[in-house]
Amino acid sequence: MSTPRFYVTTAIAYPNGRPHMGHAYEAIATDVIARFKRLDGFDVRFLTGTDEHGLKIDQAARAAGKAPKAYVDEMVAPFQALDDALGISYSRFIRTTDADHKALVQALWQRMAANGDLYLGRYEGWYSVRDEAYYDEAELVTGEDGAKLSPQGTPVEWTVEESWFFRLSRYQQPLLDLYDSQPGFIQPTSRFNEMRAFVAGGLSDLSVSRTSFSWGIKVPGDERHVMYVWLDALANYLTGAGGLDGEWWPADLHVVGKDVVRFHTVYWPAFLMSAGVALPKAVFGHGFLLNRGEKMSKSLGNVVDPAEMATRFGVDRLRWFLCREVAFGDDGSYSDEAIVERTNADLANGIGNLAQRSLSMVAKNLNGMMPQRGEPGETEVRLKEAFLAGTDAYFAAMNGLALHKALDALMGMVTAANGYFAENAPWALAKTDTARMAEVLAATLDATRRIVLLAQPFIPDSTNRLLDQLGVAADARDFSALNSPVEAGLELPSPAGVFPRITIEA
RNA sequence: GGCAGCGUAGCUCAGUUGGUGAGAGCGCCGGAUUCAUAACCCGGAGGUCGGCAGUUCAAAUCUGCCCGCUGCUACCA
Repeated sequence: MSTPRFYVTTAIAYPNGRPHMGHAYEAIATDVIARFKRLDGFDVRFLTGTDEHGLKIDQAARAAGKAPKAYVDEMVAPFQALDDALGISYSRFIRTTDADHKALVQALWQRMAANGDLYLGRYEGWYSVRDEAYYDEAELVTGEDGAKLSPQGTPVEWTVEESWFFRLSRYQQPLLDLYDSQPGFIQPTSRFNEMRAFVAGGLSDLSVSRTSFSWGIKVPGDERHVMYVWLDALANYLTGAGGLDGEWWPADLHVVGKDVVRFHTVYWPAFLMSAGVALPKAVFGHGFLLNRGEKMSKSLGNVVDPAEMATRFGVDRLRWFLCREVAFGDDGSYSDEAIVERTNADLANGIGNLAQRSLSMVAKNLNGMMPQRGEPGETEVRLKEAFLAGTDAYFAAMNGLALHKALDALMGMVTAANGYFAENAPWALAKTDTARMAEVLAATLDATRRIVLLAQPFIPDSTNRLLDQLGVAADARDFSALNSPVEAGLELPSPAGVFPRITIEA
């Protein structure tokens, strides 16, 4: 039997500025999914990276007095560094300036052209020379003298530019059929409904090339044009899969921000249908993170650097908070206080304390030797039942991408384990019945082991250290080992707290 | 403007097809305890379930209207 595969991606980031919390959030959430799948026995490919072409980069590079490629080389570094700092277990960090990607996009274009879906036309719109950008009528503002101005207040003029078009209109019905036959294609449901309504409302053909700038991938056979950045960008998922007929395609899941759901669930499948390439199985649109309930913006001065946050709180605390406190798919809010409160409650008081209180008793009373479990009594049976239910809930939530619910289930198991411990009071048994004490400690340690195993996707570094302390062998840490307790008699290292409580400096 | 969704304890939220006295976690208060990271365990604290009206023997859960918020979409030109 071959190992099942799972190919998951984040959207690729546009590096015209510093990475922000949104990038960190998407990378972390997707990493959690990737790690979960690996632990669950899948062969996982995890793609993330940067989207480096387009007008904005071109302009920014010019403003910086640099060649576009030199400019993006500089700008991309912090994105990859952030991923590395956050423990993102990507298989490849793809850049749309990579050679194999350029070749793939051109091949994709040719397939779409061969299918008769690309034609030369004219793109008309309000164009600002100063911004080098087209604006929709609705975006324009009216100046004092009644003249039309761009949102930046620059003059615009009605401009006609030659452009290649994609026959998106041809794919309205196929897309509706896709949605109806595969409701899970767009998640969560609210996004599904929005996109279905959008497509049902009619689709116009899409301009997919530009002649007004050159920083992009050339249109095959018509080098005056560069391709529309979204066609270029979306195709990264194919490049990362190994090509048009790549071994990893189709993707099992694209994790993207809610603002780009349309590109991924309308344009992307239409492009693929046109090229005769299989479609991804699902697109999940996550929400945005708000700083104390407010949108992050430079003018509000509330933009935070995720790398700085990770340094200040610890990577695992940040990962835990984002997955636990924010319902995956909804917008979420964060603040220093909320992070401290949440992680102290769950990690320090919860998982960390559970491990520490049981391990320290083993160290002090049993010479650090893993005790033997006894015949299960009533409290052991209750503990086991709670863990079976909790584990089921955890897996159901994870497989449904309800990351926050999975952690809720996990914390329920922590509560059950702490309850079991308090109920049996091994510290009292130490004076009256050391054999029973050893059994209680053994049961608690195994409960802790299960909790920590399941917590691995979320807090990989901390759980590794905890599993070391719990005597769990390196090859007994995936989910197939859930029911394999540590052998009695094993000598455990002396315990050390993994999640010290933290306080906010006033 | 149209479509969709939301508004439940201080905070974040659960609440199947209407029916045990409205829930969980965190925070807070009290108790107990001392193995542990002033942690854990137990108990409590009472929120007009956005507002008004209606349907019903019975509504947080159905209907209408209103207020507030969000998303998608359209338009005013």
